[in-house]
Amino acid sequence: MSQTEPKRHFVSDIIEEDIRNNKNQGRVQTRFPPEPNGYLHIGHAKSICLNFGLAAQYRGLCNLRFDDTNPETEEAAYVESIKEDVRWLGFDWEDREFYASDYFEKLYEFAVDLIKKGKAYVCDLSADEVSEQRGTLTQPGRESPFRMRSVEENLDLFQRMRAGEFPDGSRTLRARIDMFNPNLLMRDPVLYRIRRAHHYRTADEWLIYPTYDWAHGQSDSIEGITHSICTLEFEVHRPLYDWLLDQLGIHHPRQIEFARLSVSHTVLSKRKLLELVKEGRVSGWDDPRMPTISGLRRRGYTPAAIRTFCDLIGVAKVNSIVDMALLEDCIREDLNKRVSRVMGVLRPLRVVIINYPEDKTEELEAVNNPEDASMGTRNVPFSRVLYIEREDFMEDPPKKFFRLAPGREVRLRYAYFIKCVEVIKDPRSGEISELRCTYDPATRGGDSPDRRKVKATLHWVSAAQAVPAEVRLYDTLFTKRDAGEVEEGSDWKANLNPGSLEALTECRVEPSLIDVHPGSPWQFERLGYFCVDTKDSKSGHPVFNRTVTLHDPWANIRKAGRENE
RNA sequence: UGGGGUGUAGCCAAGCGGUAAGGCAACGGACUUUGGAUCCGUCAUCCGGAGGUUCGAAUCCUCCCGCCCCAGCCA
Repeated sequence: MSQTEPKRHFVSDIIEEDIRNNKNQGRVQTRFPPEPNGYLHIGHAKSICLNFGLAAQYRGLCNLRFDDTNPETEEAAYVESIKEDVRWLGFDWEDREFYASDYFEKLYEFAVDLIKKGKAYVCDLSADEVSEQRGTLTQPGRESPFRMRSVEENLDLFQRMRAGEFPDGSRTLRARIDMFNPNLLMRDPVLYRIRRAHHYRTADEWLIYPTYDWAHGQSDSIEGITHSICTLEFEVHRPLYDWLLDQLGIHHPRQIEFARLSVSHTVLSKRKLLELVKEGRVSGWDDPRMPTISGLRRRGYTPAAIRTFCDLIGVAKVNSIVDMALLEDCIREDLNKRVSRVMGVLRPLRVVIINYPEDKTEELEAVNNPEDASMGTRNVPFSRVLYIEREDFMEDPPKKFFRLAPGREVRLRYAYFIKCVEVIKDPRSGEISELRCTYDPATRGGDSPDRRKVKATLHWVSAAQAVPAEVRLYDTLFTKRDAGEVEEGSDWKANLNPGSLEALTECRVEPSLIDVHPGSPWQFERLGYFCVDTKDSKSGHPVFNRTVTLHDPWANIRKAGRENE
């Protein structure tokens, strides 16, 4: 859990004001109301942290309620994934697991009450007709010819809608509000539709289903929610929810709207994420590139890092795009303190230490975590033939390249100083195939007794003992900061990053990693944080997902083209 | 265009009439057996714009401009 004080923002201000005025006897109850039609993503995490966080902060309660009023898109499997993700994030709804579908009977009774009060009517218009008669932004709507039906007729028709006497889509129950209202949502909105669809929970019990606008506010009311926190797009619905609650004369939660989260270089829309999954653009909802909770988990993100992120981004009413860099900073900070360092070479370059005995192998002591001495040390084998990172050698280095080059001396982490004396190339391709180096036996462990300095320390593995591994490197899913910003006429997927996944299969990691636990986090020195893949990793052949890189000034220098300054 | 919101640094975001918090990013520097971590420093004379009220305005008033949401029997 984040150690910082709960952040203050306009929502907490409102709640505190209500407590001060003894509204709801000072009680605070919120809810997280997902629709089980997809997996949760980082945007939902913001809402979860907000709702559960506020409840905890004001000694209240937070319910988990599934808003399952649309049988056509919802599935039990999604319910399970949502529960798993909320739990994993560290929140507990105890016995308050609710479903709007459990309220269908009650909602039906409310509708009957509304009809009896003359505030709702059965309308025989088709969907197209309703749409056409609603008017436009600037023109008022027209009243339905069925608007003035008697209470008795409405009651009879509504009961028969439920009984299945009418075909799908032939009739609706509508609120009788005001077809001239400048707010389109107040122009006699549909409350019930006839839909012969199988619901994952109520099965075929119902033929009519409440719309979200009808179900949501009343569900909150039934649960005694005091503060109904939702995203900005529902602000224009608030007058409708208020109207409905007032007509019914039931408990009236206070709705507060905040800006939904957007993160740079990705999309946070269940519809779009579903499309990526269905089209095979990613391997699934839990693809490590996905901004879903399950994707982030598989990528190596921790609940604590996600919670910290949600705390840092704040809560406001302006739509904004938070930089992915903030999320990355949160996971780095969390992992830095508690993850073991190891060495792994992603793109191996063979190095032969020509003055090191052919048959010798020694064990060198390496620190597991310089941030935490209690994590101890381990031994890594060293021998005549090693692998270093291809990127750590340049034949003709620019001014700011500190690593290995011909004639130059560097340190191998926890091992020896080595100096490059010869570059061997493949005669055919011209590619560097091997480096010949000498080592200084006096620098064992990496110290130089004569205090001479080297400008770089490289990670390495001993060729004979190294474990082959696969490492998956990820880049952002989209190339543009605002992933949704596409040219007129082109698909929203136009900005998909074709290079978002790079699988390296020739990697070599130190022998201590031969049998790592799926899901376990590691820092590969100088490279980043990696997480053992939970699906594809096997004992003897580990698969690592790069969670995030380490801060890399050299990469910045290259990106800015300043390597010779 | 009618209605509802909202504009503070490259990105988030405090601020609620008394003279612009904090984080991320970036850039310097110290330290360093990770170009990591850590530390120290720089980064808005100015708050979408123009007027006005006031001793005093990002905060109040007026007008203007930009952006977001609403015309599903989706949520």
